[in-house]
Amino acid sequence: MPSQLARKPQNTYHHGDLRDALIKAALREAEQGGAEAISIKALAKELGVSQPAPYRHFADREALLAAVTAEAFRQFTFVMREAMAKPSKQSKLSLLAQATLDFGLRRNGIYRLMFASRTVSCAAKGSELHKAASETFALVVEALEAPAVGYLRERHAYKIWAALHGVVMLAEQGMLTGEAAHTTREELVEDFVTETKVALDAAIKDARWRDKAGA
Amino acid sequence: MPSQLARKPQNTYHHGDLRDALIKAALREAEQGGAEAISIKALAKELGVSQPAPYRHFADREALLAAVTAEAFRQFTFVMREAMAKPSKQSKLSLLAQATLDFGLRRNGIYRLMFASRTVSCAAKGSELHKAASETFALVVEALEAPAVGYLRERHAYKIWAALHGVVMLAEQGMLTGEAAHTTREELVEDFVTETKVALDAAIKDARWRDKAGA
DNA sequence: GCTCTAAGTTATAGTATATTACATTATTGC
DNA sequence: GCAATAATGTAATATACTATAACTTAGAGC
Repeated sequence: MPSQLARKPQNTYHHGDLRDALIKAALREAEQGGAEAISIKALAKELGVSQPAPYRHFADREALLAAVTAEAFRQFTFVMREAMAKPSKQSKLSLLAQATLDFGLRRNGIYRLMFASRTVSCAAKGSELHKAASETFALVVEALEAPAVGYLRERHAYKIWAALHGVVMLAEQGMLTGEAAHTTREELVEDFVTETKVALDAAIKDARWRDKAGA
Repeated sequence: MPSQLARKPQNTYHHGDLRDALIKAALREAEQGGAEAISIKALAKELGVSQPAPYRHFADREALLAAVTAEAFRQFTFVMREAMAKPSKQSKLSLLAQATLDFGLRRNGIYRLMFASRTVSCAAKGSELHKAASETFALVVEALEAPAVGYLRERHAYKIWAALHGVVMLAEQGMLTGEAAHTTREELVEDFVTETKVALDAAIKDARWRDKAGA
């Protein structure tokens, strides 16, 4: 038994790790219904504590949402990292892209929490949430597998990142399903992946050529 | 005086056009805070009617949100059409793209209502909301100013549409502001516009060439 | 003019957030 | 060890929002 379990209290007055349990349970709720599905009262009941108990750990609902969103980013980063690490014929970027699409659709409630709410933009710069979101983006940059030439890498990371979010959005809206689609989500995503790579390679070559010419 | 005003009742018992007033007022509220900012109770108070009065016009909150979102799509379509109609050196697609970015950031609450909530995906196929959303997309296809060759136009409309949404999303999250950005939103958008045009032109030429070769 | 219906009203139930005052356990300094 | 204190829980309560039920009013059609 790990030592952290040994310290778990047997009495029922103190939960032991209510803060963490709240985040986990809230994430489960949000999976389907998004932020709206998270109810402090319902969570308290589920975990067997009184309604005001959660307020010992979070100032208000917004604070809980921020913590849940941060955890969501960490899980998302983990899933992407796993997908990228898997040995495959496909490029890292392609694996990341398909993983993002999959996550965005399968766990859309959580995805919306991360990318379609104002929680992130309201987060302070040094906050836990801000850090978690930044790490996720860093992974996108990494997936490009390109050398750092000026800000070309970051710029193209923004582009593929934006494009992926857009595809998830449209797919979730039902614009890329049924007979009317004419294009699968996966095709769109692969298109963007290929274009991004071509454009970034070209931009880097161009920059180096100009560098030489200038020197 | 237009006749519609002449029929407006002087007494206070009947509002006159509560349904429409609710939608307009709700849209105003949503402008900043999104769907969460829409409260039936608050709207009723603002319009000087009792709390249950709105339920004479909308089955529940979801129904109101659907109507508001449909109206949002119509306004959005109108704004885009205006932007595209303006005589300019820029292409229609560029004008539409910049208008979308502007709308998405300036009226972000409404934008999220349209593209980042589950309201649309839950809408029935023949519904008012579904129709309004479809017309918006039709305008994107139109903005490409390209002949219909297979579904190439639609496919590229999806792509630019997805990309634009992604840029709005990232920008709203604060990823494209401040010193760390290295790339302005407008630059990203113009990149996507240019790439879309080039890719669509190429795809159409390619398709026609293949057509000739096959004939 | 009478009736029927659309669109209001008051009253009320149910659920959620959040605060206050109080209770219990855990920890820490001595 | 033990008292002071911090951390974490509870009960009671105020406030806000959704939604329904039963009743009321105004205007339209016959």
